[in-house]
Amino acid sequence: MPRAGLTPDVVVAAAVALVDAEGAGALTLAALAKRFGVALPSLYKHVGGLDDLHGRLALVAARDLGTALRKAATGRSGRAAVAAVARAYRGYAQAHPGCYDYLLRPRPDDAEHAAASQEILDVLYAVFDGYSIRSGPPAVDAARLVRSTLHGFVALENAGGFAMARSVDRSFEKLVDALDTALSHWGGSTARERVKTGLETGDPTS
Amino acid sequence: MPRAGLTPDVVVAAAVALVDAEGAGALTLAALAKRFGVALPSLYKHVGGLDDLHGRLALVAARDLGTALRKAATGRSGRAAVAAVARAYRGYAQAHPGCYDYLLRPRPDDAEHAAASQEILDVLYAVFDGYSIRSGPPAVDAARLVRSTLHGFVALENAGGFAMARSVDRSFEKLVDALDTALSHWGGSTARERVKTGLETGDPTS
DNA sequence: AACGTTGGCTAACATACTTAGCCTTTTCGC
DNA sequence: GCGAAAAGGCTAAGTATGTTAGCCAACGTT
Repeated sequence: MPRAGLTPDVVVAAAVALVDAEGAGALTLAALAKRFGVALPSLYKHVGGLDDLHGRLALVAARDLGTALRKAATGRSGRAAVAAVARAYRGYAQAHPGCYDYLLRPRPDDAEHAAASQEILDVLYAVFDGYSIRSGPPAVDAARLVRSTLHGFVALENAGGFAMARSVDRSFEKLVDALDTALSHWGGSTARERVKTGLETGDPTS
Repeated sequence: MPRAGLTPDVVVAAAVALVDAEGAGALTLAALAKRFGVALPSLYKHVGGLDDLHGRLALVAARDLGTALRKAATGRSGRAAVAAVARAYRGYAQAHPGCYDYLLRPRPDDAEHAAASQEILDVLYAVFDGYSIRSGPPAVDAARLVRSTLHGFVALENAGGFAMARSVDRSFEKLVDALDTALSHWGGSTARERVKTGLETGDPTS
């Protein structure tokens, strides 16, 4: 019985390739074992099981996404930074749809995943600096907005949720515009004092 | 062997209760059968199998969410409408976290699910009317933004993605503000003429 | 009351994850 | 080199789940 040269990293890499090619639901230990030409239980010498593998994928996704965002934001600020980060985010989700699906399903109490998530947050905070949104609750709110918007878009896109006959790329560019607009108005009392009749959207004297 | 009084609707209702109580991953035919005190294969007299059941949950989620959004938008416009719809969206996702998870996983070519999704879109379009965003590409872009933002927020919230010590409710209110701001600026040349650093695409010929 | 439909059931099978335990290969200390 | 230990393959067996096939009782209709 010759050795197959498996390591945890090799197994995880194959899992990444599998989920990106066939979707997160296609990840089974049986399929992985077949790809390596080994018996299914042999995989347990390298990963702790299916849950462990899921957690490793979540970690890979968080790290790779963080790296991509960091690169995109390097040397840019303001709208250019937001646009670059947003496109990098979507680009990662498009290039690794299966992997991305595991991003939000880390192992419980996974410190490494938490660190990778923090890295993503740090990039966003750095970008907000260009909008004069410094740390504190406003920055947390802004980060939650940006993450929500980007995650929602790519989740809907990957799920086939954009069926209308309209360029998804253009819609995404509009979304980037909207994020820039929102962040530009972050500090100011944007829409708060315009609440009166419920009909009046007001005229935003930008 | 006395009859258990099962119907497709009863089975689906139990599935809804199960996933909302224990998460989408807890839905198994075995668990459902146990709840009814019947043997597992008996369920096949009422639903086509697990995939069929998933599709039915997706339909329930789309319909219930659409109804909730429609109610929320009734008699409101502008920011008040956006705020009400957003809170209703989040409220549904919080009240039915398991069911919500199936929203984006309809059966292939499910016309009923498509109709329910259209109902949701129609509510958004009606809201956009208050921002003078009429039908056409701008409305599609706006709908995609709002859906993305709301879906992303509740997905992150339900996944436990908001770990920072900051009120999630307040962040959500800020998100509503941001949506209102973005929609208020929708027609205007918001960030379009700021193309100069050479990093933007600067090609919004929508 | 008979009959057909409906809705239960058991049996059997397929797939997948996991654990236990064996055995060969490789590695490493001496 | 050599031998022990560790590592990495294997089979076997058990558990959980979904699915299909086919049987039989309960129910409704005539």
